[in-house]
Amino acid sequence: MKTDDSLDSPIAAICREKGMKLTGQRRTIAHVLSESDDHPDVEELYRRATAVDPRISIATVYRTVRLFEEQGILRRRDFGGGRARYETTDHGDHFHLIDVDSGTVMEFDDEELKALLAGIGARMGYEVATTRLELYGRRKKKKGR
Amino acid sequence: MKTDDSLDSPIAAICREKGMKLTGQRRTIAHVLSESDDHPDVEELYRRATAVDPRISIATVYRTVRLFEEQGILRRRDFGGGRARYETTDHGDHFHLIDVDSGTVMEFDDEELKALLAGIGARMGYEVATTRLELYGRRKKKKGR
DNA sequence: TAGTATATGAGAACGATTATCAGTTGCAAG
DNA sequence: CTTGCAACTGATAATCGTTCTCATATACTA
Ligand SMILES: [Zn+2]
Ligand SMILES: [Zn+2]
Ligand SMILES: [Zn+2]
Ligand SMILES: [Zn+2]
Repeated sequence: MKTDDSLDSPIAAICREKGMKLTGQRRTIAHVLSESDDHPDVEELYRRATAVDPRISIATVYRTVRLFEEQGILRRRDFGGGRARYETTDHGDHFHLIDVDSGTVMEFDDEELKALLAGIGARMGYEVATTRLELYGRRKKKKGR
Repeated sequence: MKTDDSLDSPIAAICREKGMKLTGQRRTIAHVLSESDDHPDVEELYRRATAVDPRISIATVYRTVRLFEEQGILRRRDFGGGRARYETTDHGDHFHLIDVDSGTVMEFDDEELKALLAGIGARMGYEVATTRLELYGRRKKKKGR
């Protein structure tokens, strides 16, 4: 496998730091992930990766996203529809609002919300470890005047 | 199929009102659901139903929960783990807190939380139709004193 | 009680994901 | 630079929850 330096990426650097073997396929998938700012599923990642290098099988994409998730590089999301979606963890902690008509996924964050959720958990005697929160809605019509 | 009146239930009554054919299997599943106050998956419902009447196949349980969901009798939940969980809609609108150690599912509700979520959606230009919210946490140790 | 539309049981089919395994490759040591 | 081997990959089978198929059975109406 030729080594194409143009495929280097922040995620590839993390792989090296962690001592993970950096194969051509892994470098390409890391590159694709590094320049993605959305929430692709495995099929979509497969499409983007094979567009760069067709010598990648879907099995390897599945293996790689699992590996990257275990290594804390990727976060797995489930917005319904039966397929896992992925985003890099460096996007930070946030929630999602999904437009039910278009499927568009938007991100938001809110400190008051986080505090409220932690407080509810605490009141029930729990330390909240993970929150899964998605809002599904439709675009509001402009209010007439 | 013999008609066992002891299996009548509020959900069976709803079926009758809606003009749905009330088969023996459906009556049994409705009975089991009416007296369940947890979040069983299809396997568990199948166990509970066949304990009452073994002449029920898992296919019919799948069909029935789907039908009941379409009819607004059941609400489908997904707490991870890959299998759908069900609860009757008459439990009302609420959220869930899952004990990650035991798997126990607890329910909670909070008006301030609902208002905050609706406000966040509105600020983003959306009318929130559905909210999916689950807290995953571990029991807090009692604070020493 | 008979007729018909609908439901059921058993198992095949499905779709996303994981496992298997023979062949390939990154990488480190010589 | 070669070599050696553990780790990786591609192709495809297996898995798992769920839905579909179809021949048979049943509830409800008249
Ligand atoms: Zn690119
Ligand atoms: Zn996101
Ligand atoms: Zn009972
Ligand atoms: Zn509930």
